[in-house]
Amino acid sequence: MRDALVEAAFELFSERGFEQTTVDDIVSLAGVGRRSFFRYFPSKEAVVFPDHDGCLADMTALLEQADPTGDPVAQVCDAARLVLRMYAGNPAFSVGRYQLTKKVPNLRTHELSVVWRYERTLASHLRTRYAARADGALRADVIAAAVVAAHNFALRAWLRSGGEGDVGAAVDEALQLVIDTWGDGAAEGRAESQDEEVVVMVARRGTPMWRVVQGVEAALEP
Amino acid sequence: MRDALVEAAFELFSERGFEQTTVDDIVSLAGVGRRSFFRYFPSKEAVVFPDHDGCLADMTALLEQADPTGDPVAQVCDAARLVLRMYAGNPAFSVGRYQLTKKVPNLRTHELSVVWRYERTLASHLRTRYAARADGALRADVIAAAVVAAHNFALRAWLRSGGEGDVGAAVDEALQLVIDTWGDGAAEGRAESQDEEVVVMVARRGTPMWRVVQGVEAALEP
DNA sequence: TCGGTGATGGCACTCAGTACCCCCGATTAT
DNA sequence: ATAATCGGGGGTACTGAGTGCCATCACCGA
Repeated sequence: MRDALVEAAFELFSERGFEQTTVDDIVSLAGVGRRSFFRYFPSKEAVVFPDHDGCLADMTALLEQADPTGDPVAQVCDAARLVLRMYAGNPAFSVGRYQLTKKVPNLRTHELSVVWRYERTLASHLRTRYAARADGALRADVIAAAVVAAHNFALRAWLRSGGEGDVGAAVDEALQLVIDTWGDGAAEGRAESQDEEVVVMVARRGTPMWRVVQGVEAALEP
Repeated sequence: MRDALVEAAFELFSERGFEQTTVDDIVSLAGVGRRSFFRYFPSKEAVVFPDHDGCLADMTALLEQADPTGDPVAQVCDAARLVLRMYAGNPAFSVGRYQLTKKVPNLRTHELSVVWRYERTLASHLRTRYAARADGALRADVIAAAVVAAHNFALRAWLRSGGEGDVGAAVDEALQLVIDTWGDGAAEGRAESQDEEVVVMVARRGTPMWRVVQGVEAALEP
């Protein structure tokens, strides 16, 4: 029934546009009563994002059972990849929805509120994990925003391309920037353990990159 | 006339709530015709954010005349402080609006779209400034999101407190985290001696790993 | 067969937002 | 001075989203 409504809605939306389609049009095409539409979707916009409620629940569950000793940034990145998998699972549907949200302001706004819920979920997880830090809440909000931005950057590029190429790899690459910057692996905020302010790394030209990184890492985070 | 509508709206909103107030109530209290309300505000929600259009224009102007050689991260932080000044200029109004948006989902969503426009403006500026970088667009989006998140973190704390304390200092402190992480000043790491057999990489303790790697790469593989 | 329950359809209503037309006052051309 | 024009505001009627209420129907246990 939900599926029938979604299918009918997208058929009409792609044919004559979102605003030119009334709820009555949708329900008459789906063969159900108008009242039932609003039983399944709180608004006309919500029918465009039918699977995000479940995905948000999945994300919450994933973060709740996350390892309390692992890198929290990596964990929220994994949570973000959950959303990506949902998009990548239905490329045609995702691309069609992107075309729609791109030009209908109302849908763009609604998408923002959907994304906002994801972001708050990520931030909430980070806040508990960073509770010990003085600036924990701020870091949590900033990192959550960065993760969402990186995820959406790669996702949107893929959607713009019509669903071609490897989204997973693109998102991994984008998220890597955030992990490198904020994750446990990044050298930051550990100056108090040593009294030296400067680290000098000496390498012969031609040294393999991994060996250089190894040396720098060892020096920066003892 | 705009002001009269805004004043009447807030009087009714704070008295009986947003959803319990109709546009007819507002216009009859303001003593103007219903049609005129929609001449000044595109929707009932928009009357709650009457000054953001002008602020967005100010932000755009500020970024357009920004020094093309300055630190772009510092520039977008300055742009964000523009928004802060608007909030801090009317503490009572801002706090009242915060109380409203906190509990009315419709207003929260509308606020998201307002914030989104700011974020896209910042990102747009960063994109042009980072055009030379391979990951420029990604960095622009991530940094813009981080700036907005940091700004909103401090702003919301101040609004929650009822407008007590120094917002300016709180926002500066929050934005400093972003500047330290992404700004030019964070690029204290530099690699030298291109002609020698040996590369010396100097990094301040706390420098993000990716930035160190970037410097080393530039020196090792010219 | 009967009573209860949950899902659905139908009807009527409120209210946001819009299209269209009117009014009125000010400015300007004749 | 009078008429024409024009722009800001008012009024009316309409569409369509979203809601409350009740009738209906299928299903199910007793």
